[in-house]
Amino acid sequence: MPDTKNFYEQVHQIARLIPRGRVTTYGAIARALGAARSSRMVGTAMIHAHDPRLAVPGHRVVNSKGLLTGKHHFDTPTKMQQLLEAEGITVSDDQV
DNA sequence: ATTTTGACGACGT
DNA sequence: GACGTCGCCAAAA
Repeated sequence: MPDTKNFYEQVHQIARLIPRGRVTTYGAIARALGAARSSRMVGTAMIHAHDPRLAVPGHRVVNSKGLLTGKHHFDTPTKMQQLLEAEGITVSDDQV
């Protein structure tokens, strides 16, 4: 029986599997968990991703439009874009 | 325990 | 394609 706590672990797990130089969407992760209707929860769970043990590359996770919606949750709003560009991802106007 | 909010997505207009 | 609205479910207040 999947506890709500497991939900984070699942989200963090999937997010961690994102290969370098590639970005994914919240909806994609939500579907991978079988919770296609809780796309928002994926993002909310990412806020919990601050845990260094999880080492979740949240900067590789964007919304369906490819917009860096969660950049404000980072240490600095520009950190996310910088990290993405550092991986070879071209970001313009907060869009990949 | 209840209400509000929110790293979103899908649909309608 | 831009804009508005609803739904979904968990976390924070």
